[in-house]
Amino acid sequence: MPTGPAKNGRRRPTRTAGPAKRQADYLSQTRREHAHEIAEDYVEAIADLAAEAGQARVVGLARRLGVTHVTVIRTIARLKKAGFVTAQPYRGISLTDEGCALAAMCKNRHETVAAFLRSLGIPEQVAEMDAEGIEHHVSPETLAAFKACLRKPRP
Amino acid sequence: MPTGPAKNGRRRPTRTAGPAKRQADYLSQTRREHAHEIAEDYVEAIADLAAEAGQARVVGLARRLGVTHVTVIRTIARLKKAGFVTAQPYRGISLTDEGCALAAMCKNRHETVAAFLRSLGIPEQVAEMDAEGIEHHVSPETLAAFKACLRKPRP
DNA sequence: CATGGACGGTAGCCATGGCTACATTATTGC
DNA sequence: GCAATAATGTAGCCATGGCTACCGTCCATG
Ligand SMILES: [Mn+2]
Ligand SMILES: [Mn+2]
Ligand SMILES: [Mn+2]
Ligand SMILES: [Mn+2]
Repeated sequence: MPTGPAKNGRRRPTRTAGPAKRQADYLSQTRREHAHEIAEDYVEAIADLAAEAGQARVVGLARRLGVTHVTVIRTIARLKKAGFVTAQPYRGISLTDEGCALAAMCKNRHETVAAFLRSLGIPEQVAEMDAEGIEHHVSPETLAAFKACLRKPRP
Repeated sequence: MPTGPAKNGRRRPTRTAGPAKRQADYLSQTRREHAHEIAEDYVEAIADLAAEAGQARVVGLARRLGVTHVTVIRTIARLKKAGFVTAQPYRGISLTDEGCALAAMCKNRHETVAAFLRSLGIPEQVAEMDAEGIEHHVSPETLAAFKACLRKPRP
């Protein structure tokens, strides 16, 4: 029932401007992180496949990412434009230096997050699942804190 | 240089099928979580505004979420269809019972994640920032582990 | 009680990231 | 060598979630 025409003369002058603005910044930042998320998961998968099979190819990526090959092809085109990968039609996909660096960072961060969760007693599979989403929203500060916790485990 | 026609006869028979499938499942699940993410942030914001100002209105949500009022209106339409809110044109936005329950869950989870990060020594603002993204990817198991850590802090 | 300015809504644009259906190219097994 | 098959690519659909530009409502205040 709190719905209806604005009661009480002059709706509050939005004195919530401060906190609201801060929250808006946080959410905007999270949205920016999401835009990066796909790139991160792709370069990580490409690096893995290159290590495992010598070469990353479209179907391999599709299988590993749980999407169709069409989605992979279109995403690769964007990653190419963004400078993370190189690829020619009907050839394998390779990481640029930038892509390689990103993959290394992501791999390290992913493993740290997963290890940290496991250290809290989370079962392997659940930790891996959560890490897949959490990793993209972990700041350097938080990552450092996770690493610190892993170095000195509690008794 | 690992690019070129598939070398070595018969490309590996994709014996990576097991692990790849598992990874694909994790990533698919993360994508599903993302689809829910907006709904979660919206109902949380609506509950906050209702508590603060007596009523959640479009501009208030827009300011708090860091998007334009147009985006809010369209998203609210989807949330309405999904059964989380009720709203009539030019009136405030209210949560359904389901939306209210979701908001309560999200608020609790958000606060737990933020408090956990702060307990690791992460500065207030950074913790709040990270929590805004992490919260949506925390399983019940992990949430419980965070709460357990908060109950018995280390010396 | 009229109206200006804040609020709410519509139209239509764009990018992203899914998909199916169909076409083309490479590789391989015969 | 060649046909079958697997891999890759294209066309075109949809939903989501942003946006600007413009138009309609409402109500607090003069
Ligand atoms: Mn991930
Ligand atoms: Mn959030
Ligand atoms: Mn939140
Ligand atoms: Mn996310």
